[in-house]
Amino acid sequence: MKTRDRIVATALGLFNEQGYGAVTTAMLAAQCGIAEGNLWYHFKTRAVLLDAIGERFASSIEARLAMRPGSDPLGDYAALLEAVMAEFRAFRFIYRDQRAYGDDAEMVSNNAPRWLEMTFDQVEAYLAALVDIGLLDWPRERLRDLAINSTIILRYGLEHYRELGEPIAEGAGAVRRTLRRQLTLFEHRLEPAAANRLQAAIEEMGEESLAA
Amino acid sequence: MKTRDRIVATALGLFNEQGYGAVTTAMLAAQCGIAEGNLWYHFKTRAVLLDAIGERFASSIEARLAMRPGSDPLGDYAALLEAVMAEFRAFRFIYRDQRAYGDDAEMVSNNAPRWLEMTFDQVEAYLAALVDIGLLDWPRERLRDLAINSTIILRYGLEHYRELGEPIAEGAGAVRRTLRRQLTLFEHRLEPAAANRLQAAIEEMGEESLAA
DNA sequence: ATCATTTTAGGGTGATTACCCTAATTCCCC
DNA sequence: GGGGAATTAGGGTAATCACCCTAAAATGAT
Repeated sequence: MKTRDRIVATALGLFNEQGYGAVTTAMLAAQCGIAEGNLWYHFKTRAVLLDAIGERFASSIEARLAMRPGSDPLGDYAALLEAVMAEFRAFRFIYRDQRAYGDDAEMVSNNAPRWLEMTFDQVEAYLAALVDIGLLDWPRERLRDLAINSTIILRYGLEHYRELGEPIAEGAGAVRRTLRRQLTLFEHRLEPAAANRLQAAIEEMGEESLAA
Repeated sequence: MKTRDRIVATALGLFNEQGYGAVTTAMLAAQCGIAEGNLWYHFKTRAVLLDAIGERFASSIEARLAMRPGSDPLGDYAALLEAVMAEFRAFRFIYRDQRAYGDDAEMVSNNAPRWLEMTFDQVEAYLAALVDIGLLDWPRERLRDLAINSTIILRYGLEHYRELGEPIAEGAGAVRRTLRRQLTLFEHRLEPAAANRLQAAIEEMGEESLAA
């Protein structure tokens, strides 16, 4: 892996774990195992590094937003959940620490509201597909609210569990708990076998893809 | 108002608006209209100031947790919503900026998980009261999940609207939007007149109590 | 081997910030 | 008026941090 990419990945990890404002450039260089001067060779300022992270984030979101429900709405919904949670987790400091980095990631702040709305659209489309094949019993005019509430639960699940004093480090299962929590919104209106299958899908999601 | 209390209230406001880490003692003194030395006269360190805020927070929570549903479950639920949101809003930096203040408010971190669990209990009890008098059609074994999901929506509503790019300043209506969002979880299972009454209650909540 | 790029080591700067210190002044209460 | 508490003004310290600078060394590609 090229040093520049390693810096970006390491910064992302540290910003997520420690909070953007708490990570010093000295700390970042040490974690990368490089001299601090080398960090400055690759990135002129912190803001430039943040831009690089923002670009990865944007790519991740755009790819995820391009997902569409296909011939297996249930499996597809599980796949969407997996992608959404992986992204929310991988880039959590971007949402959480917006005050700390202020205007330094303009591309992100300019697009975040739009991306969020599109996420509601996407989740709604997937839920609608479940309704259409009769696996979910939910009034069509209430799907938007369900999509929004689902997204909120997914978006804030990790923080919720942190506030509950539960471990959210990698491997601790916080992402799985979040996915299950989200399911409680409507599992009682899912066809029973479908509910079981979604639950099984959550259990089977790869540790690696979720950093659960 | 005594200067000490004024400092605490002003700090709370600034920490909420700007983020804990972004507020300098110079800024705080200026906003209070006092010399910085006077700030240090009243509080030896930032941590001591944070403790004072934490004590107010604890008092607010304990008082709110003491609320119980009475003879008007619907009106009581509205009152609970009002109290919960007022508190979540008034002390939002305490939840949000936990990483920034770290161990400096131990009393809060030691109790926050417990308070949150008790909040779930409380919301559940209020919802159960609605079920008991037939205003809410919800299976008893699913009330806990509804209480938790409701609390999550209330807890993160302001942040959600900020991420959506919607105004959350005082008077912008973000708290009302959060209350309404929460209602979408179960309003379709409320007796219609009850749903209308809850909605009306949200519209009538005092601007002052909600800093909506 | 040569050349360009990357990395190191080590010293540095300027800005920022929490908090200190001191003496004088003002305020408040009896 | 007296005494104690609160407030001011102004100067200061030490620590921290993003980023700079420079020359030498190391690496990678041809």
